[in-house]
Amino acid sequence: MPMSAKTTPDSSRSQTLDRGLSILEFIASTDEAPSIDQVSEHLGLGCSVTYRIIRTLEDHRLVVRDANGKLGGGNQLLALAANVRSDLRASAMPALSQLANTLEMTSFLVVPDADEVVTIEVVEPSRTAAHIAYRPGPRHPRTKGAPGIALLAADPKVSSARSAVKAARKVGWAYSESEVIQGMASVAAPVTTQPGEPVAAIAVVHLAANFDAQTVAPAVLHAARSLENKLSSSRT
Amino acid sequence: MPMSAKTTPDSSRSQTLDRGLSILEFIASTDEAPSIDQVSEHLGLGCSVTYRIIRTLEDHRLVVRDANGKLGGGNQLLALAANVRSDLRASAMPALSQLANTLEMTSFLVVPDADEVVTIEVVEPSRTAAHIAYRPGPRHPRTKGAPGIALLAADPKVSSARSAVKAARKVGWAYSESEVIQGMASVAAPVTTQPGEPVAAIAVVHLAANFDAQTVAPAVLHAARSLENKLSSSRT
DNA sequence: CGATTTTTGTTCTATATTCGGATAAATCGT
DNA sequence: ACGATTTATCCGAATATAGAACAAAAATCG
Repeated sequence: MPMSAKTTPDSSRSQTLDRGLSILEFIASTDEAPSIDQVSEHLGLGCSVTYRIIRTLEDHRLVVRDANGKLGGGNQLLALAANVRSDLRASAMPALSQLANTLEMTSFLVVPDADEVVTIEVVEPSRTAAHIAYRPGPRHPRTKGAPGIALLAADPKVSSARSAVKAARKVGWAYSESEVIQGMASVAAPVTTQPGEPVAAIAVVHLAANFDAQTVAPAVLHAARSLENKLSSSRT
Repeated sequence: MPMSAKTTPDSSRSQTLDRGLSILEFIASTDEAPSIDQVSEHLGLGCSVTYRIIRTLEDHRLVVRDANGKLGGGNQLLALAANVRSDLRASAMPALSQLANTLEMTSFLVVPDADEVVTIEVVEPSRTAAHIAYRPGPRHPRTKGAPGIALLAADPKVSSARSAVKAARKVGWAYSESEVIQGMASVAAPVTTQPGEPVAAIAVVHLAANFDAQTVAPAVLHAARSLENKLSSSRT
């Protein structure tokens, strides 16, 4: 019988848990609240399995069902996320706040994760009418966006031929435009406590139209230095 | 030693997923990064099970292991939490920011969840030297803390005899002191779009010592009204 | 420095848990 | 009211899992 490549029977991983987490990720990442049927279809699972998994997720308050039976992420997800990198995030808050309010731009903290970069903290300026809705969570390839470039440039193990990386090595900060979000420009600076091992990058984003990288770079660099100092002084 | 009920043989729930989520919650909520052995001991599971589950959690980047093999919450947890109640949280941001900076106190948004209340958004004042580190996620019984009281008071289905609830019904806001955190006082106001069905509460916290509830209450009420207006106008 | 204990990780098989299709109930649209 | 669509449950077969025994690595100690 034609056996299509279904699930990988890897006994070192848990099939049920893997499916459960995939369902959770699907539900949490979908803007339109999906129905149970849509979930089982999307993951290619029998509806029996899907029901059992979703009931379990509901028990843990990781998934909730609205009045129409549609599924969405549950409040418990916030509790799970609360302590993630909380030390680093808390340390970065003052620098990010000051940066955001000085430049009147959204500022954020990015860390390397596997071969990607992840935004783990965002601060929007207090008194700006319009700003981009942005939250911690998003991932990008390291080669996309100023924060990724900044992290690449600060890592001597990487020998990127990309001109943006070389440029960032020279000046200490990175610039990108329309790489992650169309029409947006970004400047980022790496945060390194031990030479050659960047732990994070601090960045700002703004509409590319009225954005002068040369002007904002010093402030971003200052914020990065400020965080570095705090991190080294809190070392035991 | 397992003294209480062991596993619940409920075929409508998934045992493996339940255990996996319990492990995830344990790891994410523990400040001291636990070892795999500590996890299996805490949950009373065989180490084989624990290993398989943790490997699967690692695959999904929900758990990471540091240099010493100790476990912590992974960055993907932030992605899962990013969209939780994002509409409501985004709508509340301006009111919370203004409130925080006007009163120079940490302000936060709380929603009912089952028989508890959960904090889903926090804004700290921009330029205050010291503030309480506070993040979305924590739960409390509805009867504890000003936000819970405010939500109880706004719900006509509840007929609480508690004096604090009666008082809150009269004035439209609730006060509590040292109920959730010793030495801290809080004022909260309910946010209701349809009469009798509070969707959230807006609150501020501050050291109980120099905190005058009568003074801050108007600002909190104003923020709650502001959010109500925004919510009703964005109704389709 | 080598022996011993502790911690970390893997292999194996009986069996309980899970899977998936068939079935029933509920809801909706016309 | 009736059929169509969606939501939810049941049950036997089979498979993924649990748990203990086993192996490796690392830390501890004499």
